[in-house]
Amino acid sequence: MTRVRKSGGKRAATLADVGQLAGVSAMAVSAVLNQARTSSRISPATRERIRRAAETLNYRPNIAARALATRRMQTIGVAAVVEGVELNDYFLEVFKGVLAAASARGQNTTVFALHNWGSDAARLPKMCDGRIDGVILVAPIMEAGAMDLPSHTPFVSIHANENLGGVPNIESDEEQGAYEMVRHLASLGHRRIMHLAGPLGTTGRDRRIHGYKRGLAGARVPFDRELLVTADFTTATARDSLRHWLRGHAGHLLPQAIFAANDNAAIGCMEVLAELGLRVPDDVSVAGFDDTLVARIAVPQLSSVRQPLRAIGAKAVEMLLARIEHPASPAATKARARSIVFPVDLVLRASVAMPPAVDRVVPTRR
Amino acid sequence: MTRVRKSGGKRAATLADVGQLAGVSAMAVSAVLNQARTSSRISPATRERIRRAAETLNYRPNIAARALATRRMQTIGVAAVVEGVELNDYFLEVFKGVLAAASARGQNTTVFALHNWGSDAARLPKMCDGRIDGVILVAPIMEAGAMDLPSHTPFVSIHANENLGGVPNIESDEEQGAYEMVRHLASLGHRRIMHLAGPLGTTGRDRRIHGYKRGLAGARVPFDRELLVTADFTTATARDSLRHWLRGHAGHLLPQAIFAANDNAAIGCMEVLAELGLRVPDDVSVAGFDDTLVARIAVPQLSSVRQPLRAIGAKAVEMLLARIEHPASPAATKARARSIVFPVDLVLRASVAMPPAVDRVVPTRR
DNA sequence: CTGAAAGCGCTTACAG
DNA sequence: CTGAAAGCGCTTACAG
Repeated sequence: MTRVRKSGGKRAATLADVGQLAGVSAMAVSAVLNQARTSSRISPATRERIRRAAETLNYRPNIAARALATRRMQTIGVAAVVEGVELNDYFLEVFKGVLAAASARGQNTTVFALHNWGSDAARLPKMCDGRIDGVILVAPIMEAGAMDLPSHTPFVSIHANENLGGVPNIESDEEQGAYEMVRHLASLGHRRIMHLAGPLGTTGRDRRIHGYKRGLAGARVPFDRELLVTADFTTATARDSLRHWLRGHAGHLLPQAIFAANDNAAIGCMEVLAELGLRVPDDVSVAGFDDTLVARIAVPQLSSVRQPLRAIGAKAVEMLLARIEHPASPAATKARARSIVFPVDLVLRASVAMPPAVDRVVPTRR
Repeated sequence: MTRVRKSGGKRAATLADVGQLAGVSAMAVSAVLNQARTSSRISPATRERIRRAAETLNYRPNIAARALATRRMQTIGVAAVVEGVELNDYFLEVFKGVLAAASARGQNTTVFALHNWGSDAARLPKMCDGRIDGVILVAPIMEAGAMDLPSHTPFVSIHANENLGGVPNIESDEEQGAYEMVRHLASLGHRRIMHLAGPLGTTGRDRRIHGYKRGLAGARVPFDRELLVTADFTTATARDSLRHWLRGHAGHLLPQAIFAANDNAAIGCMEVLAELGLRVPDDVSVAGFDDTLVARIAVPQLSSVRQPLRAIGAKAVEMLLARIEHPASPAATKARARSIVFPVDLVLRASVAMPPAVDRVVPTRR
């Protein structure tokens, strides 16, 4: 029943239009254009005629219609907090990995921008309404029980703050990264190594602290409580925290090195040191974490711990597609929800050097 | 004809399911849940019953089905080149503006990542297949005739390199920005102001050069050909171009200030100056363009020309939605395709100061 | 092996 | 004013 399109419509051509022009059914067009198994029964000549008709009419399949029939949108969602000015490069790197992998698999990517995980996570179920086939959670900070993710939508998380039941997580070996950076600093002769730690209640903080302590122990440097300072992952807070610490330690020995929770925090440290006329790395070495763009832009360039963010993003797509294409029972799903841990690398740049020959003292300033 | 769902399916509830539970037709459910005008005829009690049934079944409308019926996906596409490491912050800022505005209007945003405009622009028509209602082109570099954008899909461009027939463009007053920065430098006493210009064949380059020249003229500083150097919008090329220039001008007078095509290029300049032991701004002032994140991270912080990138992204969404919601004839569309120009601001930071009292000479180095 | 028919889940125009 | 029916454009199971 090849219906004729309503008049006046500048609307896109449909399968039926193509079929009409080629003198075959819409089904035959679908089979040929999708290279379905069934297309083999159609003669080469007819196939060519169909192709030409599609070309002539500039036919594009209507994805919404296809999605309704196949229950697949060929689209994955990425949920992330993109507002915080400072998370830019972390997110963008992961996102590029996602985009590249999704595109290679013919999948579209739509972004769900959250303001913060606490309140906006409740919006996630709304997004699982058939416009995406699965969702990647980027650095979610939420409790496993805080919300129930719709069971008909597959999820994968990256750097999740805690284990979300049934959601496989992809992360990197932050503990080892912190360990190696501290060992490196110690190998250069540093003994007073400050760690400007991430915010309380995050695994990112805990693991880096773990690695920091293990690194100190490995180098036979006693752990000094005074040198473990809590900040967070932003430049502003790092600046404040370090300023506050220095004010409270005027006249005391200055740390020889500062290992910050991430690159943004390290930048904050460099700014504070510059204010005091202290030079990096001559007076104090500074190291960061993540090896984001800012590490290369900083002057001097920042030593950091590289996480393979693009590869992590790409891996998330692979795992998500596997779950979309081979849905399993809830039990099996849970069993498969293993985490994947990527290795990290030390990236050494100019911000780290040997400690000064003469011990420095925290300058006194109003 | 309220059909009973196939057994075993853990699939999402449909309108029919909700209707069945509430004892009404699917249509009634649709009317109530969408707050259609027709819902007014349904009694408050029934409405409440429907709402409760939807809640119980955790009903979510299937967007693909709705899209098929309404011909609207409630989704806009953003096409951009995100691969170039250096364009990060420009894109991300625009993108944030798009996300926020789209979200506020209940629209989803999907990203089409292109490798480069030259070859990948051909993929654009494929994307206009019913999964998006319109497309925002971010910084497209292509010729108006190079490809015909599908006429049934509305487009809006941001910082388009040339006028794309029928596509309204949103940009900022780059010429004025360059002018003001040069006037500012001149007001501090700078006379030898180098401009490290963007790549040939881009309007971004031409406009900044225009503003640069107008600024010089306004300050009665004669234009010196030697001080107009072609680079591009990346740190690496800026570095190479400036190095090359300095090598060719050993022993000559050093520029007192360098106004770079953008922030990334300015960073490259600062790196080269640092290599030679020259200090910013004591020996040479440096200014950028865009006021991206790197401007605030640079040491010293970079003076720059701020473009309201978020506002530009948001405006693009507004204009696109207007076109989606009120489609016009091709002729009217073309007439409406006016460009919008946002004003820019000078952002003054530590990288610019008065020129040194004594003229500097380009150091000689192997 | 083939093609007409049913169905995906929604909305809207239209007959009662 | 109301509700049953048609239709959006595609795919797939199924009767010939």
